[in-house]
Amino acid sequence: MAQRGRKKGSDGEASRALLLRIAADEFAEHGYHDTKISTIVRKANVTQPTFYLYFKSKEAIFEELEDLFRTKLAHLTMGSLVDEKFDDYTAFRRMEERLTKVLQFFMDHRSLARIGFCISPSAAEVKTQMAEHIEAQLREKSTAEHLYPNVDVGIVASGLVGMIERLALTKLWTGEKTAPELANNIVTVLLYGLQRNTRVSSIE
Amino acid sequence: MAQRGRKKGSDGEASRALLLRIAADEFAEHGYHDTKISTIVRKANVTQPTFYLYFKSKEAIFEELEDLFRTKLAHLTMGSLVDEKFDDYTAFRRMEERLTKVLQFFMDHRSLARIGFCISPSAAEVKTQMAEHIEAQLREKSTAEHLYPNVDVGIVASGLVGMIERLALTKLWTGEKTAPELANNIVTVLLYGLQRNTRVSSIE
Amino acid sequence: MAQRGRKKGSDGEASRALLLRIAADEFAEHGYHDTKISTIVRKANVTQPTFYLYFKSKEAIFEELEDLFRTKLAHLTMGSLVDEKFDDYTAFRRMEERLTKVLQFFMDHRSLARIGFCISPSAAEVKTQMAEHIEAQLREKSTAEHLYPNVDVGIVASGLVGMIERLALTKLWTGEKTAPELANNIVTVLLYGLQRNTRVSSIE
Amino acid sequence: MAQRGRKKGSDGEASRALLLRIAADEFAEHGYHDTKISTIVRKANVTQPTFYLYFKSKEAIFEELEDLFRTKLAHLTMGSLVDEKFDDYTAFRRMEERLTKVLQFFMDHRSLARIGFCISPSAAEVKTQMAEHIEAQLREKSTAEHLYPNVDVGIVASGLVGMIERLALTKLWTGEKTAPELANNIVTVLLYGLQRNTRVSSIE
DNA sequence: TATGAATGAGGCTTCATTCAT
DNA sequence: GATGAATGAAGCCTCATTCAT
Repeated sequence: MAQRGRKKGSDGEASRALLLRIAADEFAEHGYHDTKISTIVRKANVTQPTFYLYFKSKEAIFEELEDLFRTKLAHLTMGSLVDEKFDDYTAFRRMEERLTKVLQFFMDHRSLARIGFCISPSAAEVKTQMAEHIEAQLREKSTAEHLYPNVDVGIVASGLVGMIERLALTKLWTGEKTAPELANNIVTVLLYGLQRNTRVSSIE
Repeated sequence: MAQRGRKKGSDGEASRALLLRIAADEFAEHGYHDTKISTIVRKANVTQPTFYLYFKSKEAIFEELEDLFRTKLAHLTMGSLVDEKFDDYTAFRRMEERLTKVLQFFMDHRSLARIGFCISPSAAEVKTQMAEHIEAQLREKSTAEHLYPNVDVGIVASGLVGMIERLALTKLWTGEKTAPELANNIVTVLLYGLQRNTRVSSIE
Repeated sequence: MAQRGRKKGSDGEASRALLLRIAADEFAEHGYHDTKISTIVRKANVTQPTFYLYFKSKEAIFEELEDLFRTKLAHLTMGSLVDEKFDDYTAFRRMEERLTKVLQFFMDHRSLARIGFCISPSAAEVKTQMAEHIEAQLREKSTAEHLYPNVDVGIVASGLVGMIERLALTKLWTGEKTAPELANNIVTVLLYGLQRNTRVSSIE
Repeated sequence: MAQRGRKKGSDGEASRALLLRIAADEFAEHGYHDTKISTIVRKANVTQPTFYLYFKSKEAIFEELEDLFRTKLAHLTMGSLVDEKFDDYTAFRRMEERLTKVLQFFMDHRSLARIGFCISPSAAEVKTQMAEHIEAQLREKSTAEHLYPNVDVGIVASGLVGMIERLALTKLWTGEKTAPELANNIVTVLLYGLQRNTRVSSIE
């Protein structure tokens, strides 16, 4: 209401949103350099000056998309943290849930995710933070005491982020697998490893 | 003398090699678009036409670097296959060895690896092939019968490739970890999972 | 108002036309290779990117000029064919008329004609077609039965095209002769030859 | 003897001649601008500096070829003038002979002729001179008094040059007609015109 | 006589961006 | 809010030509 209640209706807000959406798709598909402003505006049926009415520059709109991704992702994480009531769940189940959420979010915001998680230079930082997040969780006392000691948690965390990215790219966005399937597989491997019969009764 | 019996030589071969090396570093650091021929030649202390004496175009030199990476990587893999005598080794140990080799190769040819494995559009294909390779190995009868049945081998293989990429980026090329360390950690997790006490005596 | 009902107009159409006209003159005078885009735009008082606003490339504008020439020439020929009512005229008189028209057209569109008839690689084809056209006319029954049998009509037709080109170059475009004068002379020679007393009264 | 009697025999003279011949063919086929020194030397199996050992520049070798053409053509014409004993021949028969010689010369020195008569900027001058030559002959008293007075001799001469060029291009160099055939046809038309039986009472 | 290696000069083209309306 | 027209800046590439051997 407050947000959208603009004066009339020649509707600059709509143009802006349209440009943003198209730009997201273009950046996601072609990368930063191979995305041309001229293409974006053509697909949006507006002219180039109109673009600059809403965005300061090509870089600016790209950054806006990065920020959008980061913001949404942050909300997601925060949301997760609130759910922290499930204490009866093991840490790994919680992780599976979070992973599902993240992957579902990637699925629901494909272009944004490709930009903010794969394409953008700032993706490096995002992924680093995500790895740190995961690492921190794995180090949490309640979790850590159950961990096999011979693995470097930092390596696992970072590797997990790599798995997420690659699986999004090759299994999720191709439609081959769903977010829950992927999350479950990832967590299962992380928990038990691949080797059959190695575990006895298991916790679970 | 040893090389090619040239008389003396202001040595074009050297210029070419120099350009190739500098280009590799530039592409690796800045990506394709932000790498300028003008920068490459300036760093090589030659003029632009000299560049075109040895390479047909910017795209051509990039492709040459891609190919170089692919060729070296292929040699590596082939070399590995020869070692296949170690039958007493479990498949996972062999995998650890291979992983070590690959990561060590990434370490020894950092720029090339960044180009061929991360930056280039063809990297997608390289990674897909690598994943297929891994998947095939995991499916090999001798290996497969030991596998925990609840995981999708395709997902694991693809995820593993993602881990490799990310760990190269964040741990290997930063100097934080060595190739054997990473390989060992990866394989260990894959084998046993993270959870302590889940395994009893274990195989090896 | 008359043109296209534009509001006002710094008028891109005009810029385009200007560039096209200047390009025609430049190509006509200096040929394809010695015509530089930089010269064209300087003479048109615009910058180089403006050129590319209206034409895809140097080659493209050249081809546009070629096409323009061919189109106009085709119209001319078609127009002539419509006039075919003059049955009382001898075929040679009709040919004189057509020749006059063609030469007048060359005169009115000097640069275009130089490009499309002399400079362009496609000029070869244009001239071949024109020769075939002429040859066909000479072979038309009504005409052919009056022809002196010892000459190869193909040679005459091709030679006639050569005469047209050369006379345009040396007599028409220099202002030395007019289109009708040239046409009349050409046809007269073709009809009667140079030798006096070979014909008696003749029409003329 | 004097000409070719160079000191030894690593045979620079041969290289020079080879380059000249290849250059002639290249220029003839592709024109001045689309002929690259690099192509010439490659076809001659020498290096670029070798080229500059024998020719000052691209322009210089082109001019040398122009000159070669002009010189040979001049010899031809001079030779013709010597034959001027045939007084019993009509002027037209003498013209046919000369034409044959010129066309035969064009045939024997195809590349040279294409360069000197069609491609080179100086071809304009050559053709002008040839036209003046022809015009002068046509104006010679003995000839002129037989001429039909209604035609402009300048036009005829210039047109004839155009015929020669075009017929060389389309009939001679294609192998469709021989030099004598062409010469005979040209002169016949020029003499009698195309119209059958015109010399008698005239037809129409 | 001949060459491997290198370059000065200059052309074409593209893009993000802005001005004036 | 929107546009038609235009541009500054910069990159890629090619060619004839020369240096040092």
